[in-house]
Amino acid sequence: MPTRATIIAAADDLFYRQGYAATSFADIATTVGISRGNFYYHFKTKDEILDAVIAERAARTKALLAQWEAESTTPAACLHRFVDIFVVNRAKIMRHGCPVGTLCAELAKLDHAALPDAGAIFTLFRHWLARHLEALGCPEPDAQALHLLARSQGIATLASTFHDEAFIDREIAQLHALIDHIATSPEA
Amino acid sequence: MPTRATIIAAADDLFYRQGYAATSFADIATTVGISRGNFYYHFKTKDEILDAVIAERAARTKALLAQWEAESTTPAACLHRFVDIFVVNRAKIMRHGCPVGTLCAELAKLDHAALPDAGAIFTLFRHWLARHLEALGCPEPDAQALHLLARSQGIATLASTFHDEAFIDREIAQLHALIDHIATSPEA
DNA sequence: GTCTATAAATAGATAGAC
DNA sequence: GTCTATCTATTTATAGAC
Repeated sequence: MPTRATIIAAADDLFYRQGYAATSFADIATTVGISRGNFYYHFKTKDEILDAVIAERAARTKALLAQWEAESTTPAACLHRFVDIFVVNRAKIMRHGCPVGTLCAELAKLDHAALPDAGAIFTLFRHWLARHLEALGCPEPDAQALHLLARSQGIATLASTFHDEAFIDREIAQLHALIDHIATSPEA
Repeated sequence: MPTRATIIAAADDLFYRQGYAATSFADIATTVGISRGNFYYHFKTKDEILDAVIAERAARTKALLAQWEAESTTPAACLHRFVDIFVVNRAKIMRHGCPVGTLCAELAKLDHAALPDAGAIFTLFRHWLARHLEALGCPEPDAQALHLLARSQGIATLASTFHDEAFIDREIAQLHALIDHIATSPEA
């Protein structure tokens, strides 16, 4: 892997696990195994790395959503697949929260110029969810998409605070039931 | 106000608005209008201030919950009062998220020893909500309390990312409706 | 592209005068 | 209790050799 991509991958991981403010250039350089001097050849400022990390995450999200869609046979199956994030990434979410939600929360506090770009990753999920909700006949697909996103964020936040597996199981079951309900009687 | 209390108040506000990692001793000292040297007379480490801030927030939370309870005539009214946080603190939440949720999220990432103490503020809400849900005859008061907390956290996270007032209004209305539904048919 | 060396600024922390 | 002065480590950033 070229150095630039390695740096982005390391920064991506460290920003997720430690947060943006708490991660220094030295942290990243040490993780990658290069000198700080070399580091500055690739990225001049911390903001530049952040932009690259956000772009990388957005690209991965697009690919993931396309994959979910390709592997699902119905709109409802797509929505269930979204909820299954908590099954696949449970351990990470319990330790570090949602990568998108925690980054946006931090950037909002820092009044950081990159907040809209980070929020755009949420928007990818939002539009993807809304598209499948609309396919189900949901009368307010965008509002319902935001609702599902909010529910997921709430679960992630409490999961990383309390580490309560039973709570996560209950909430996931509720989200699956909600999706089933929408699929069955979408006009409700 | 004594200097110590002034420092705690300033740190409380800065931790909320900027985050813990992004706030330096110099930031706090400048805000209070004292020298860094004086600062260290009152607090030896950053962790000590954090502990004091968390203790202060916990005390304020207890007082707030007691006040809500004193001003409400029914358990349902108490629960509605909780949801009204979003009416009272809407502007702040849209800019900086929930003070409890964002602090816990950051401390979880930092693997910080104070995470349980910060989480205990969530627990104050949790037990308070569960008590009033139980009074309504809710069969799983603690699970329902966590559910309400999670819903609130999700709203706060998306609110600080998207700044979408209509979204907040919809979600608040849903929470009020949910509480009404529990109050009307608690066994459901 | 990568390194070492180094600079300048900031952060956390202490000592001692007043 | 508060200040100035000082110290050390870290962080961000640059210059120049290889």
